[in-house]
Amino acid sequence: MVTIKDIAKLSGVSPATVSRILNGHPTVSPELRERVLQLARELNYQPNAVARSLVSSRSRLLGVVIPDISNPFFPDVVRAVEDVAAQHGYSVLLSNTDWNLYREKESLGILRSRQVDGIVLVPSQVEPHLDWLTRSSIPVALLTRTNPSFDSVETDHFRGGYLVAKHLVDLGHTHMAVIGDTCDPKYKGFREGLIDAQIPVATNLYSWQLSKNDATQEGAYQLTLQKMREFEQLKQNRAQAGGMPTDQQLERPTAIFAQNDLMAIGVLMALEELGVKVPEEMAVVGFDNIRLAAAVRPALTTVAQPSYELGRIATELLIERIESRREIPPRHIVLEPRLVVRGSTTRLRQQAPVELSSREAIPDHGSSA
Amino acid sequence: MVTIKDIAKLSGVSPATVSRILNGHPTVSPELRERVLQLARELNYQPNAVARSLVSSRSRLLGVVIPDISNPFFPDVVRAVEDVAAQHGYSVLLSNTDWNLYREKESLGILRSRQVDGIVLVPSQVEPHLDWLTRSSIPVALLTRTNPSFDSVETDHFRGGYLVAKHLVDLGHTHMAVIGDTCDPKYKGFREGLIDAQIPVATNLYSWQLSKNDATQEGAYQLTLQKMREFEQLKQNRAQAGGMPTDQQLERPTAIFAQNDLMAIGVLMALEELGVKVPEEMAVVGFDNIRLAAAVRPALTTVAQPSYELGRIATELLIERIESRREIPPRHIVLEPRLVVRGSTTRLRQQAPVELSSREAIPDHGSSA
DNA sequence: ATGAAAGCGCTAACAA
DNA sequence: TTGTTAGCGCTTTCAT
Repeated sequence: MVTIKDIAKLSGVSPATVSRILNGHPTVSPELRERVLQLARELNYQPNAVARSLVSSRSRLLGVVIPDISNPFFPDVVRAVEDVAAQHGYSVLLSNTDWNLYREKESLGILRSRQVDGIVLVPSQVEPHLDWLTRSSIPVALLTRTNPSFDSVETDHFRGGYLVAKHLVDLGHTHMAVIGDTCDPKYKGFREGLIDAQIPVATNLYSWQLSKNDATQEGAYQLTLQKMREFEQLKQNRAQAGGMPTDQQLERPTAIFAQNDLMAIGVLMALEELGVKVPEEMAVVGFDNIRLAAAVRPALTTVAQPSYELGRIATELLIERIESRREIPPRHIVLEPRLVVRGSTTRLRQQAPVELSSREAIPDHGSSA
Repeated sequence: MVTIKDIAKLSGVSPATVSRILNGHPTVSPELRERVLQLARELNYQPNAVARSLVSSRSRLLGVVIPDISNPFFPDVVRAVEDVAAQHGYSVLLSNTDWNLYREKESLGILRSRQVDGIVLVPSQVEPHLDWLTRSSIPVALLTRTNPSFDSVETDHFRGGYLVAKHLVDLGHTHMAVIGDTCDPKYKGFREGLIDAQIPVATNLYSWQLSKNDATQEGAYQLTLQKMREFEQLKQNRAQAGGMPTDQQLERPTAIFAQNDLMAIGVLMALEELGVKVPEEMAVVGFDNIRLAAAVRPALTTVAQPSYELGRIATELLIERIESRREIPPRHIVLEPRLVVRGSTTRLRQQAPVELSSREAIPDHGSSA
């Protein structure tokens, strides 16, 4: 390996001078500069970033910690991080956690030992390692989640959920199911939307819970199969009982809201298998607006998150913080979600929707993407 | 930052001893070991990987250079690289080149200056920076492309193309178009397959070339629109000329083979817009078998590449080379492609296929996915 | 304008 | 078994 010493020796100057020249220090004679630069080029010299990091205690390395790059939501995020990082002369260390808090902690530890200058973190759980992060004093930008102590960038999931609720209510739906984690703000927003529309959530909103590990396309597929069969069973039981009074609680939902597109696609597949027509018999809504959402048939109504934007902004905040000498108070950026109406939702036919006239506008012109 | 010195001072031993303890060196008294380890834990000490790299001249860093993580083929590859790397105690530096030779060179330079121990490279062009790579003496594993000087892992694209040709011929197709780069082995395999089936490629195989920059979903979409309109125009001209003799050369193809799934989806979209029915009027075949391929309607017949496997094997070869003290001659792994028959191809109806009987087997039981 | 020297945090000879 | 010393490649005072 060619080092600064080699160049120094061969050009008859001191290593210090070579260093100054390579770093564009102004106080060197032009002739020397030329000679040394020429030599460096000839020797195909490349500075050793490791040595540089050691002395400067700045690595120009950024860590990106995400749940899983195979999940179609993240490639765009990571791409944005890398783009912005590269623009500013940083390289990117990538780490997957599989939504596992232990692995997240481990990754953060490795990044710290590698002296990264900053970390873009998509926390795998609601409560990440805040104390640890704070103590480590590495600048951090949180993505899709927020916390008073750090910069954060997210879309307004609460509002996203609210938009979905409004959309479905406008289409005449009154009984709906949610698949995923009920602590998620998008669920809370959804609930709020129903309440605002006078839907009795206690009876008309089903929570089809899924453990963290099963929050996948496959998990949603299985869960939908199971739940739909339960309703089928119920119907038969009632028929056998000879037309017992219809229990409101047990009405089959006419719409399913899954917490991400991948899970919504699992729902779609289950319904297809069961012969339940989408959107006529069941509306399905996802979240994220990944590419797949537009490609599946019926195309998925969903809430768009600007994934590249999220990554870009987070990285910009992070680098600004790294390179600023002043203390910057944490900033919290919230991006607006956007409802993308496609073929997986339509006006409910079976029962006449209440107040049809006042709601007509949405489904017809609300389509985008 | 807590250093080895701090621990040494506080525990009253020398830095060397602390280092030995932290590295599990056997020649230390158990009592000391316990005391020092305890202290290190209390101080939340974490070794400085940069300093370590400098002295050991091993960074335990792997570079991954790919065209674009947003392209759905690569996340699985990268995921595999990261998984294997992590298993062996390596971290991963990610870099996107956008199929740009200049950026590829730049990325490789940065990785070298960062002293990565090895590089997994998906070359953006047919001819990558072989000389540069050889001179730099960094272990490299090539992905999806091969070269005598380096380890390489790829699926047999030639054979993949051949399989597609065979499949289409078996379905009775005689006029086909290829979208992409004619230098690609999968195109050559396709051609070979047609020749073996006695199809006169000079007249019956159209090459719809696309420049590197346009080799995208959008590019394929535009190209298909254009080409199909040309055929339409031709037909009208012939009609005007009063049923002139049918020129073999100008027969509209009944099948299109795109060089990857994204482009095939572009073709699908164009055909949908033009009202050309797939698969009845036009068969479409892609390559890669990304998730989207199964989700679009009609679902895409394609050639599956085991992307995770590719990444896994490449990384294993790479790490083996890094950690071996002996010289290892370059290894070249070729994985078998697998034809996945879905809804976008079907038996041609219009004209009776030649030798129907002998070909019947494939389309009926060849379905997989 | 240039050189000498010290040191970033760690490891590894060599001594003791 | 432990400590002393040197040095990885580079930058940065402090002299000159």
